[in-house]
Amino acid sequence: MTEITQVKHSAGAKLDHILACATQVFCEKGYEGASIRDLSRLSDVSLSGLYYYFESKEELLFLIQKHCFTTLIERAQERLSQITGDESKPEARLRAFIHNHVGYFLQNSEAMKVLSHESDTLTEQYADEVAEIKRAYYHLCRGILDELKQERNLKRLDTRVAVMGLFGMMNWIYTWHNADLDPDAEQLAEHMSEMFFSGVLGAGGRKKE
Amino acid sequence: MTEITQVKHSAGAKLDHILACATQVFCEKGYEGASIRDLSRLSDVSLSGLYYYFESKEELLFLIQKHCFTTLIERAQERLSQITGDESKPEARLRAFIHNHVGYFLQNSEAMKVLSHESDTLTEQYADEVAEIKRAYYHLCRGILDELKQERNLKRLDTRVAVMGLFGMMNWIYTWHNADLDPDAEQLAEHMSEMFFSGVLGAGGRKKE
DNA sequence: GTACTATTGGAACGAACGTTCGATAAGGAT
DNA sequence: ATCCTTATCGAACGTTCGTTCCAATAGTAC
Repeated sequence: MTEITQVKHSAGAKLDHILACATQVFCEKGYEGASIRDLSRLSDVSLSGLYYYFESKEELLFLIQKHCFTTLIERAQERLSQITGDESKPEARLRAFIHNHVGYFLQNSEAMKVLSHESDTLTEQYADEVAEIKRAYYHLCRGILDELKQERNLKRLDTRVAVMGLFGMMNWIYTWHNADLDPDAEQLAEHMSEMFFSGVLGAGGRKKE
Repeated sequence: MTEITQVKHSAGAKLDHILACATQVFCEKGYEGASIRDLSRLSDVSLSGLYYYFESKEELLFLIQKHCFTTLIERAQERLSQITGDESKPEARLRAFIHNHVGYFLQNSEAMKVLSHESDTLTEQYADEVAEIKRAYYHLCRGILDELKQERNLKRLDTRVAVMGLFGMMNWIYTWHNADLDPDAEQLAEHMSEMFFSGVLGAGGRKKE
């Protein structure tokens, strides 16, 4: 609830530019490995000039993570709210959730790598605030899966393990996906959805069962 | 093929102690975030004394990763070689592979976190040597899955995506698993095997189909 | 013009970093 | 007793780190 950030002049284009550069630097060298001087070089803003736009290196990471995560969850909610009628069944909603996650992931791969790889870097209030968003996102997914479990009477399904397994599949993408060789976002999301729902043994020839 | 490492006096118990401490420090603070001084404090070896046992911080990470990965792959091969006769079918071998990975992962969680989280940290020859082991491990898994695909005629299965998805599920464990609350290694491996083969929709009441 | 605020950067701060140097023991072999 | 090797550490080196200070600019309002 408490807002940590107090951005000088809302919607500053230069702050956006700095955040974009910081995302790239953190992505390439990791948060600890990246220096403010790297960011200064890439963004063409002097070392001290940068500090006009943020208060510390940690706030920079926080701003990136918060914006990225907030956007991700907003899109997910929007997309889920568009599903109506017969299609509102848990399976369809979960498929939409997966497509949204994978799509956003590949579209913003640098930021999502920073999100995934530096998920334990922030401290204190920064960590708390991001953890809260993350928890909401987790519960959004788990809630749908719980519905699916009830609807299909999946007695042996541990929904916590399943959700974490799904997140693992999706969040691991940044370590191996090659845009030139591997499937695009839509196909990849399709693959992962099939794997998640029916496993590899369900990958025969029939369209649906 | 070329050996990079030249350890002073093979099988030194003190080096093992240092490596164990380094694993803990890298696990807690990340490779870049951890300092040799942290390691000196934890291991009770003076700052300069440490350098009698290794040549650089990077070599330290390399030694940890190499030992950890080599052990993992050796155990996998050993376990797979014990499967004989009717049980040597791809599914049984893949289940053994998963159980080995998850079991080793939870048994050596600190080292495996360092392996997963710092998978892109090493440079030059260090990176090459670890990448080679990693590739062998990947191909070991993918080979089995390719056999399974052929045996079951799984036309639509992209085995690369499936293997990466499986690794994602398993390697993500370190970010969420709580030894006090979550399933133990055996149960977790069972869950993940079921998810991988049959997906969440296969988690009904029947024992097998 | 002057006054004020928003922005910028060169230079420097103290702290921490990875690594090295030189001295000092301890132990066995000659 | 001497010499060599193995093992150990305190002190320091040079560099880089995140951050701050302070003077300087640019733009707007009067």
